[in-house]
Amino acid sequence: MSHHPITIKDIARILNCSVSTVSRALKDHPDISKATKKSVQDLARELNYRPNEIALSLKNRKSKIIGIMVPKLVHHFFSSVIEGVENIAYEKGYQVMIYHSDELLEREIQLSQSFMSYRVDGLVVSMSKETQDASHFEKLSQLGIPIVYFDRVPDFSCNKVLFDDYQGAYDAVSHMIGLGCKKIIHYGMSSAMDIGKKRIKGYVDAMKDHDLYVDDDFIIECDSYEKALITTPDMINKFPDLDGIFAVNDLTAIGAMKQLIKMGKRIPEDIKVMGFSNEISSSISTPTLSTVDQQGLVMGEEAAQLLFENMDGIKRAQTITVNADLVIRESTDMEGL
Amino acid sequence: MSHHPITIKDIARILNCSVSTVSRALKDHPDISKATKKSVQDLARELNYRPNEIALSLKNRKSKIIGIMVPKLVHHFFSSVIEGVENIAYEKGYQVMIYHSDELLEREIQLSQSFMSYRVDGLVVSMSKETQDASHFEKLSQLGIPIVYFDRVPDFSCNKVLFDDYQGAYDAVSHMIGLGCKKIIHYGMSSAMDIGKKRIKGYVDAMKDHDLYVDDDFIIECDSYEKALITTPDMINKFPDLDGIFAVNDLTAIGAMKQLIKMGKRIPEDIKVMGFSNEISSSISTPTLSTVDQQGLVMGEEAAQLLFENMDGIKRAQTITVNADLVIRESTDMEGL
DNA sequence: AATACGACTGCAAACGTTTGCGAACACGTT
DNA sequence: AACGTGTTCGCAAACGTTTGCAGTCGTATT
Repeated sequence: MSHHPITIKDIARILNCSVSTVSRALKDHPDISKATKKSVQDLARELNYRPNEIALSLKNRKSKIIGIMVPKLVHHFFSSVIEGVENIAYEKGYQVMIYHSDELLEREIQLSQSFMSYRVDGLVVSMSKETQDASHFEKLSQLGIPIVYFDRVPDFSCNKVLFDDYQGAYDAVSHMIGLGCKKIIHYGMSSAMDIGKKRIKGYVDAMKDHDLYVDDDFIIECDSYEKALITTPDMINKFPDLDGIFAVNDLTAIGAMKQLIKMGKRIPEDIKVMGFSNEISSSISTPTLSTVDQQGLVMGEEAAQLLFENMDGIKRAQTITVNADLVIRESTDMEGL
Repeated sequence: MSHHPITIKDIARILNCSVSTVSRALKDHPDISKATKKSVQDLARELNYRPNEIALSLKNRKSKIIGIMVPKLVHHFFSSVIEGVENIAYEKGYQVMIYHSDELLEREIQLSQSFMSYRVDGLVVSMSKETQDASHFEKLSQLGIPIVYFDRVPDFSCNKVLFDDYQGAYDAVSHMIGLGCKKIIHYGMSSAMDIGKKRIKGYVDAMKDHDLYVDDDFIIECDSYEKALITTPDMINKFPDLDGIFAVNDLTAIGAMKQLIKMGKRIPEDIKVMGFSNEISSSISTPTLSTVDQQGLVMGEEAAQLLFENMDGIKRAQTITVNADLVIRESTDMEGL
């Protein structure tokens, strides 16, 4: 219980020299004699000296901390993005300060000020659902703190890392069509959401490009497990020739499958189903679900890379799009039959 | 682009007074005249002044940061614990620095030194699988940094927050027995794992307390979705009178259910199944899975509370046990039939 | 007129570190 | 003897903030 961590001053006092000598000896400065260096370095090791990063931050006016704010931690996608960011940060010797806004604008604002107080060197952000206006983040930006937004991004020009929702949806639907689907409906989000809109467009374009009929009726606002449980029986009745469902996320698709099976439909023989995201659940549902992998880890890594570039002075507003990857499982696998 | 965040010095310069006056004015010190206070506070607001937490940390020798280290972020349990910790920290005006060791001892050691460098005021830790020896954490402890371990804890006396695995298993099995099960087997982890051992004991005791026969054969080392897919058909054949499976985690239980259904067994009529953890997947499986809720959020909150108590000087080695809660769903629900 | 007091403000040190600058010294060279 | 050159080191300032202490007024009390 030497209660306080040891400092450069302690070493100087013990060795009866000045702090500047210790400081220079520790970083192998040529001005210091071999003998002094050795004694300092030995003692530092023995005492398990660690530089006080806080003092360094103050001196250097940079914290070597990057902040990351997500709406929720307990989302597979967000936590994988964080892991991606952290991996890159770890390589570069940066620390990561993680906040979750809990989807609350007010908390988001408060936390962004906390980031300012801690003088983070950069920020990776996905905005809360409530957030329309990113001015609390832009305040940091004006102070020279670079920001990279991902997933839920503001609409002005800035650094963004986005998933290619359009391509993902287009590919998924094309895959289903390639397996013989003629009538695919889409369970989507409210088209107010940007992401929802892109996935709808991917769905519609894929249908049209393959000369399949598509109607506004085919697009149903249904974006949760529970809603899918309710909606699906109606759809079966409404569309007797239905042979495919493309859902905006995995849980919705899984809810749909549950009802399809209950109603005696065979998957994938009668109806093929695809989800979106590749969450854990999609790999253990019955049947296992084909889906679009959202590559959170890659997005996190890309976001961190872009951020570090911006921290090195190159300021620009760049948009990186991460490509979609299909994961084919039982719900569209005609080979396993 | 006033490139640097504004400081107390800037305000002093503009108002042509000393920094100490500004400092005192901002915290409403009685020595300062009303007029001065007003001008300082007004200007601070106008300039959007935020105190530099780094300077404060250095001065106060406390960072107002608590560190949290988990093996993996992309685990529902761990991310909910983190949310719990963060909620409490947020209330108290503390920030949270989150690291994941990626289950690697070496990274864990490096990150623990980084915690030391940042002079975190306290630590919440769940150890990596590789970690046998917590001496790298204890080094911090000796420096006066309080630590609370949770879930994967060391075996010496220290602050711990544990889930009541025994009670959870006991309750789950008792619930199944109450529904009429006579022959329940357990899919468990290697009994090398502490958690696995406790759940096994809960299972065995529940069986014995209800006068049911239980044999070593009934306990199968099977703790993943994939293993359950392979193991389950064998078990059906080996135990024709099998009427219950209690699995050590949800995914294992879901794998088992998949095979049971494929083999024509009805759940819960013929065989009842329970999992452990209450992950998302358990609520969307077919059938939905009864399970033991692991209350990550509560554990995180308890851990943070305990940590803050220790940071307030009360040093002790306390163990908090969080109670298990059953979540009953279709896989054991006899009413819904 | 001398004293005391209250109200207000500034100085300076401290937290741990880095770094420009100058000091001290030992040489060798003219 | 004067000078130059290296080598090795320490002083002090700076990063932004808080705070004990001392200082400067003006006013009221003797």
